[in-house]
Amino acid sequence: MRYQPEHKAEVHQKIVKDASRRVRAEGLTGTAVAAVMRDTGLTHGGFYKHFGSKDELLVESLREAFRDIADKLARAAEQSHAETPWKAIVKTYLSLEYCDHAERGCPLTALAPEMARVDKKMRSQILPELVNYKNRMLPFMPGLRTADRERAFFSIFSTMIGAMEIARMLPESSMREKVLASARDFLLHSF
Amino acid sequence: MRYQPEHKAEVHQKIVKDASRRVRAEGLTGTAVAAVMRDTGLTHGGFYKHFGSKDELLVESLREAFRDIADKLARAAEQSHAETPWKAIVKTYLSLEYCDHAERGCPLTALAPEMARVDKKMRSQILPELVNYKNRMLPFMPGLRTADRERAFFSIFSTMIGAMEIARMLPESSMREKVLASARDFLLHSF
DNA sequence: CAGATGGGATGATGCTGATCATCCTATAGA
DNA sequence: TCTATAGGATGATCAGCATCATCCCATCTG
Repeated sequence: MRYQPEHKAEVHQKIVKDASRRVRAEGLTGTAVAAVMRDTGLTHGGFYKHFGSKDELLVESLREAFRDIADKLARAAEQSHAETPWKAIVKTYLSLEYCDHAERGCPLTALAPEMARVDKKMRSQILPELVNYKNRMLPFMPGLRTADRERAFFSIFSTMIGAMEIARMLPESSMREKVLASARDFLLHSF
Repeated sequence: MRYQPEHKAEVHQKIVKDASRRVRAEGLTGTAVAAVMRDTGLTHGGFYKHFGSKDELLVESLREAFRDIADKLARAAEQSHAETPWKAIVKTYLSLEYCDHAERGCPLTALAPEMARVDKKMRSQILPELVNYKNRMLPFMPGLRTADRERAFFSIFSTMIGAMEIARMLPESSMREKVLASARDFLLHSF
């Protein structure tokens, strides 16, 4: 074969990475195959050499998005020397930076309602990624027993997701920051 | 004219009501003009006798959705004899009933990320509806001063929105109920 | 250097959906 | 009963998009 054997895998991964950004920025429905391929510097035609269907790409791009944000949050938690890990996660998650750059943020804040609407098959492929995300965050959550930490995960992430989504609807940076700060204060004083 | 003068206004309102349901169930992008008209028992062609554009319908349907849920929550709060109004709102909002029927629920849980992505013009038309929703809920929120109640509104609704969205991604009713119950407990013990 | 191979490009195809011009028809009012 | 009128239906147009058949060409192998 003409290319290095890993070449195709690399291109595949680049498409997935680009799609994971575009999907968070434009939505599952708002993401066109041709646009993703253009992001990658290719044309739409070659797409089906890499993926069996658009849905296949969407699932892979969501997996990548979950991994991406979990990596970032885990890093923030691990680098939090002075404070509790979960507080570092809250501060990182609820930053203006992520508010203004949905494409780098959590796929839940960007896509949860859309993910709830995809067909059964796709939902069943997405669910494990959500579970995996939760399990990666669990060790950083407050609480002594696993069940406590699991409840903390759901409470903390529910609040962060909702606050981020409300903030993103607001036109002015100062209003967005007010909502984010309010959720930060609420969470940091609740556990 | 052949019809009662209020006939057109009635049909217009029926289209808006049907659209407000469909939009919450299928998303802004997922809602086709022809589908809404079919819901109303009409065909797609007459649509532009009632609305200048699809976006115009979307804005009106969102307004209707906000009014719809605000009415329901206000009623729940007012009928809460034994308990604090805001607790009645939390219990109503975070019910399996609303989880399984997005089309009757809060447009924020169903559409917040999509609303954050619509163009500036539409966003500026949606914002007042969000503000109005907040203001209608404010008197029921815990806290003495307005600023406290406003912070409570953002904290409580953020948590409810996020929890509902996570719950809606889950395939089994028992899992959904667990997430909803977790958020309910968290909120009811936090204020 | 020649030939084979597969990644990528070009260019259909067909569907869905928004928008709109035009036609149809029921009925208020004479 | 007759006519004007406007709400609603039909059908066309046009654009966006997923999917795929086919072609091209870079380069690895011999």
